Amino acid sequence: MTLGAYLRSLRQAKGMTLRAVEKESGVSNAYLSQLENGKLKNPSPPILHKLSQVYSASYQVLMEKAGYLMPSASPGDKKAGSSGQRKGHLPTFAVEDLTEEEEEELLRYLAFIRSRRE
Amino acid sequence: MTLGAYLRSLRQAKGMTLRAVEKESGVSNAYLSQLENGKLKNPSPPILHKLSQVYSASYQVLMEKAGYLMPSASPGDKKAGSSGQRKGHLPTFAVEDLTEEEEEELLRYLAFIRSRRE
DNA sequence: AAATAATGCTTGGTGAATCAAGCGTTGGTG
DNA sequence: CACCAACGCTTGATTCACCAAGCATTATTT
Repeated sequence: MTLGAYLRSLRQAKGMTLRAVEKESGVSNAYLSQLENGKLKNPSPPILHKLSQVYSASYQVLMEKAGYLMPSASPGDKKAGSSGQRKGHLPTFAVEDLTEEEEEELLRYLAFIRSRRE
Repeated sequence: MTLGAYLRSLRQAKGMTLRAVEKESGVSNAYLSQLENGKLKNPSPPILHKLSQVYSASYQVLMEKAGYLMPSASPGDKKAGSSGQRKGHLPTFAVEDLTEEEEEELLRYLAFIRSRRE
């Protein structure tokens, strides 16, 4: 998944408009649009930081998706098993403002998509 | 210690000249000079990465000195909650073996359930 | 001592990141 | 239907990271 697509998902998950994000982050809606559409690929770390705050997302993950950091072998590092596909991928799911209700729903949905996988 | 001063220390510790670093890193000696003298303060992460390799230094530390990363802060940080009843809920979605594909799908689903909720 | 080379530095140019302003479209409201 | 606001997007303009070329000074050579 590209950085732009990821940013768009985050914004839509928050139900925010480009101009709303502009107002809260200080990043122009013009630039946000170009970013989300992949017309620009290298936002500066300060921009990513502002967006991570507005989206309640992980700055580290945004930095990784922008290609500025390696997929983070952080302190909680565990030896990657031989199991294959699943990547360690941080404490996971970079959205940090989930309600309990939402988390439960997501868990159920995750179970669903995993069960549907053969 | 400023980033420029730090870079100069690293180079001198290696006993290298600006042009030697240019040759090994691909970063122009002109730019290196400006960096070390503090005439420029925001080198891009890719530049810092190249320099960290030539100097056998830590990329993370360079990123910190450039102000792009908090001094080794792991995701246990405090954060000011925005509005609404979303609680910090720190561990957030403690499933640690998500594939990238799964995370994307969950994000899309989260956007969906949040948009359905008015 | 003249010539050559090496070092750190300055300067103009280029391209990309970022923004202010405006466009066309869509949706609501009287 | 007409109007108005809000949406996403495009388009110049500006700013700044980064480089190529050259300058000034200091070794190093012959």
